[in-house]
Amino acid sequence: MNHMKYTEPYVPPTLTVDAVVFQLIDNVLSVLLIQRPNEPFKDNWALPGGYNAQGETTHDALQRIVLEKAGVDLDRDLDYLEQLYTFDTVARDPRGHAVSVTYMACGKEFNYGDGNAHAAIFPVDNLPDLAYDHKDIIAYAHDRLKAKLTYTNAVHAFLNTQFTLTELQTAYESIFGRPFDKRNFRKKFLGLDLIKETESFKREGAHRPARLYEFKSSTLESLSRSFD
Amino acid sequence: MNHMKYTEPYVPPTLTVDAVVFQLIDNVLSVLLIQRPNEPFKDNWALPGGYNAQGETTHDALQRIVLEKAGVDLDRDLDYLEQLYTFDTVARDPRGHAVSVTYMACGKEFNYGDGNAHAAIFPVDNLPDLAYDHKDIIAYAHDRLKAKLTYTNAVHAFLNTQFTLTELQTAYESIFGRPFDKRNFRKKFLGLDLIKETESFKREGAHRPARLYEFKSSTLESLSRSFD
DNA sequence: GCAAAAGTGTTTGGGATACACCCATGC
DNA sequence: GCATGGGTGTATCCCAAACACTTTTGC
Repeated sequence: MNHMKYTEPYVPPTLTVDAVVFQLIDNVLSVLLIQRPNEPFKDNWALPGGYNAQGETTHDALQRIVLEKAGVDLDRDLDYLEQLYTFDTVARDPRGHAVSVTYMACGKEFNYGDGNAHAAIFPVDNLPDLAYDHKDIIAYAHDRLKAKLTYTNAVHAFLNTQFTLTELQTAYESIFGRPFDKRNFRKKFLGLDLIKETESFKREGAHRPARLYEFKSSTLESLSRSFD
Repeated sequence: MNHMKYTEPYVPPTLTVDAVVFQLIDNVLSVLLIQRPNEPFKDNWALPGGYNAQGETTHDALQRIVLEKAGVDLDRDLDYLEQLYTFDTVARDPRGHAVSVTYMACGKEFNYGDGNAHAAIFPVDNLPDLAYDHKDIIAYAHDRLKAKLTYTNAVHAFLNTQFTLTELQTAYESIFGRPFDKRNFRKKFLGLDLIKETESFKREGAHRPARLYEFKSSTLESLSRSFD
């Protein structure tokens, strides 16, 4: 246990925010990273993140920093944002004690890396070496994402407005890293009353066209029955 | 959105920690509060909490502060500690921007309010007016606690080493605020393989003695099947 | 016609729910 | 013997899991 000295003036730790931004790329769950331009961990890959100033909420700081460092506009381009956990071990930043409030965000195709930002997207299962404890943070986010998909309609964030049932199933399979039975998956998901048929079909390739579906609601909802 | 001025020196927000400490008192879910000795919110009831200094983890700060302000030793007297959420709205503290990392802890009978601490325990359903956004924090903690009881063996924290099935069921009922069917509850809980019979009985009052049970493991575990 | 993905039903087992009576004790 | 809480079993329903063939299209 640590003893605070009341006789000294109060000095707070540095406060930072970090974002785990997920996207499906060719059905592979992937994470947005930046290459650090400065020490510490210069040239290493890291989550987009930075300092949270006084008077700024963590959400505002995140929005500002992710736009600046990775060229991604969280509010405009991403569909789902959730606070994850606050990492606070004293040694996690070699420059001194920094407490990081972490967030998870999910999106479909979005632009990134405008201008001079060194941003890239890596598959979750094939990450480069990462700065700080960012590998742990991504693992934590991935677990939380799986949990969210089992009891909410959060997949919505990964799909186009209209999508086929195969695309939906593939999204689940990519995120969970395991296959689902096609008939059972469809029966269960349709039974949840979250999506509705459209009159459109997706035609591509030499095979039967696939019916397109839409979510009935685009806001986050909890499911009556959970998924696994 | 907030624009950070890079030309000015970086000033972090104040960092605080707050604890929601739960206990069952006569089968009523209750929470530990202190009466604030100073402004702001002087004499109001509030969660035990305080400043987190540089070089101190939030866990260490919480341990120190809860002992000091409420006379409760988290590490020694409480069974379960979990980080909840980080509250960061700029206006939550009238003195200036303070970001609070909140925790939930659970225990059985513990001592509190040693010395000059103005601590007391209030039923969750009958709280006094609370300082800051502490009412929201308690509501958040209560929701999380219910979720935890459905998929982990966290009830453990509220019970004596040996307990009757009725005590176990009553704990669930108190926390969820609704009754459970006695036969189904027993069937389900025994089927989870978390607890074992002892050879002891609890005898009290003019009725059949109740068999005492123990948890097989005292560490937190996830359940194979969930509870509701 | 053939390759490729879309689409579709049934059976089986297990857990969830609903429900009512006997048991052991103290007084 | 009676009041009090402890303890027990069965029937029904619904969901989960396993499993294979037909349909529609482009070429």
